[in-house]
Amino acid sequence: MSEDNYSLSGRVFHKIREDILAGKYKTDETLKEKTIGDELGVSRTPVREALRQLELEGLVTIIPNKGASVVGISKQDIKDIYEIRARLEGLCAKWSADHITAEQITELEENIFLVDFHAEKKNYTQVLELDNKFHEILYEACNSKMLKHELSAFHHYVERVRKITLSMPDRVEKSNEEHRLIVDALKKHDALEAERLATSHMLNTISNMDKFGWDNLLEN
Amino acid sequence: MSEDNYSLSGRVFHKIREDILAGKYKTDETLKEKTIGDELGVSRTPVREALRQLELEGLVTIIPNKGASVVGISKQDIKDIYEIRARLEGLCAKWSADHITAEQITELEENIFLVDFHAEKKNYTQVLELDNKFHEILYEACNSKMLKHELSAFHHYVERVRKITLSMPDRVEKSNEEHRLIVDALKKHDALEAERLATSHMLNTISNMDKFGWDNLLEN
DNA sequence: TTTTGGATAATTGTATACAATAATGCAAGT
DNA sequence: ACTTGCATTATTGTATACAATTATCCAAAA
Repeated sequence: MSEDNYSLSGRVFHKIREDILAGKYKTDETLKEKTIGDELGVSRTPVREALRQLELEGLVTIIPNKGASVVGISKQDIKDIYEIRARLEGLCAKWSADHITAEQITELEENIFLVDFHAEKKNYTQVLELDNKFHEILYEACNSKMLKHELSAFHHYVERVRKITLSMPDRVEKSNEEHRLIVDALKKHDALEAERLATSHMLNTISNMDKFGWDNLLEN
Repeated sequence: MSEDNYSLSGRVFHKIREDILAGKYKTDETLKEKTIGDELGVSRTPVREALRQLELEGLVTIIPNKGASVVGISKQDIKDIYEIRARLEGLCAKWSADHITAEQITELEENIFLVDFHAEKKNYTQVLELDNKFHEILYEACNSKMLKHELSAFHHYVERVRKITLSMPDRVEKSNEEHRLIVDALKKHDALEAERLATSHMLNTISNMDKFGWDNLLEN
């Protein structure tokens, strides 16, 4: 499912996922097909399809003949995801160093410039979007369909976490500085350095969360 | 979707995935809902659900109003997957070193013993099943829902590759020896050594494929 | 021969009907 | 008051109907 898929069933899928990640449904809350369908003005069919896709993403558990319920995401789960991403973003940067094009480097540099611009204005919605874009350029640059697929999924999964971290004191500036160092390494095609920096970039996000608190994110 | 989910829609999902991975459908071949449904003796509904799940797994592409087609897996894709797995299996072994229970270690040791037994008899079906089991015990032992989820998905994805590598000359024996070393490290709770060994275990699989040829696996 | 238009068929998208299963509530018995 | 059993309701599972979209084919024109 590409992100710019605006079919009805695609919209339902994204909407329910968004609602889950936004905390609209509590952990273990059952998701009734008819209820959600009525809410979104569609029949059960697209809702069912969406719920089954969400199960595959791990956001929902389905027990046959009983229905779907929301899988909770704990603080430990998020830490684990960032540890996983640390390794995979590292791999991505390593491969990107060998495959990145001049155009992509230009895009990354423009991205860094724009983040500076919007961070100053505390326009965090824009910053989040640019952060998305930065990483997606890298996912493309690594030249691996499989790695891109995995990282994109994770990236989406933790969007809510990223929204919060990026609004924490100084984090946008630090993050953008880390981005700049990664791009410098990529320009020099220094694969190992790029990998090291990208890995740190992820681990720093967790350090930042540890420092400034998880309180506004989770109940558990 | 747990593996022991025997609901009809679950069965359809697993069946289509199996057929794709077994090469029943060629790359870019379109998968028609009605055709598959008739073949499996079900209506389009469960087939549609399955196809949408398979899209999320990356095995299928769906273009709205046009339908689903099989995504090809190239040699490079497989190499990439093993590079990704190398890092994640390494992480898994690292975490397992701290969390593994005595029972799990016993299970792993029994597994190694049984692989020796069945390898001698060239009973490769059994060996593949035991290899599945070995890794799944580790996925459980690492104590991370997220990592387990990811690794299980990949593991399934390359089942066909593993089936082939395990039937190559001496590979079962070498693989089992690598398993033994990993378990030894886990028994000593030596996280770094376990990580190093698990990573190598994956990379060795690729070396093995490079040495003995990809010819009987792929067309591209 | 090649191309184009449009009718026809095939296929997907969604809603709904019905069947199977699970949850709920309530009355009867202890 | 507290179970237990059964009828009722709610919910999911699957099939089917119909609408919307796309693919195919063939005749007519260039």
